[in-house]
Amino acid sequence: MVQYSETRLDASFAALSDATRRGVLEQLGRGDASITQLAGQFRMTLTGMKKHIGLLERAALVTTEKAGRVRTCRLGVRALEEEAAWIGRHRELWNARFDALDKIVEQLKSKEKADARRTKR
Amino acid sequence: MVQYSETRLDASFAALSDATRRGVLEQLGRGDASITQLAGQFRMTLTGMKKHIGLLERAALVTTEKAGRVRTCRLGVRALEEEAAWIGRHRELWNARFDALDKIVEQLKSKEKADARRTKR
DNA sequence: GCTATACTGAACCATTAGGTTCAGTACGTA
DNA sequence: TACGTACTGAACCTAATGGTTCAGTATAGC
Repeated sequence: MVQYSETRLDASFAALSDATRRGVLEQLGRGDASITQLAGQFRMTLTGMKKHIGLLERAALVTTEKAGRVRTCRLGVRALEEEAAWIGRHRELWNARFDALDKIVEQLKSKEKADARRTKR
Repeated sequence: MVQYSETRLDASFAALSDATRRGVLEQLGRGDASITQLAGQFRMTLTGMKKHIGLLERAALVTTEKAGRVRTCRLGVRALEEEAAWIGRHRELWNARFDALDKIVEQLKSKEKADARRTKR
């Protein structure tokens, strides 16, 4: 059975909970970028953007590399694998449960109709 | 095109970023539960659990209903649909990008080999 | 009606998030 | 070597988290 690292999931879902950071991920999906570029694009100070990048990095959703003065940010290689897995696993379980509930509701409904017919007579 | 509510995603990813709340969701997947039951199971005060439930409710991941003294919690009906959609959409985009990068790397590699052969002569 | 149960709300505490400013440090280039 | 660019780090601010305790309020059951 797959073992999910709780803290890793904590960090990455937290990272995804901010619109700016989701935007950054979207942007990095279109190509690597420096911190200055990202800061400019999201109208934010360098320092502010660096904090966001720090969180994304901690969650292993992006990696960075410094060449000269410039730190280049790119998507993490296994970005969103575990997160998708967690959500997928639970959706399956829950959908199964919702289906079961639907069936019960259906049964109740048809039973109701039957009862109604019986009382009419 | 589907319009994603930014704040809804904010709330639900934030809700998922805590191991206790993920546990609660898992538990509710197995059946409805009262706040007292959940608090007992996760070794927490009623008040503490109620806060978690509040966050999950705000994210529309669970719904609650009070009957008499007891508030019963159950999974939200469309739980995790949007979240899965967001992650899914981005994984597709990113995988496409990673594939493209792979190709480029491949091309560089074969070019390198060709160059090596050429210099040997 | 009394009592125990189940929740609710306010107040508090420590930590973190999401920003800022300001003062460096390090690197590229003229 | 001097200057501008790109980042880094510390310090600060406000708001939110993740908990707690304590003091209600409402309801089920004897």
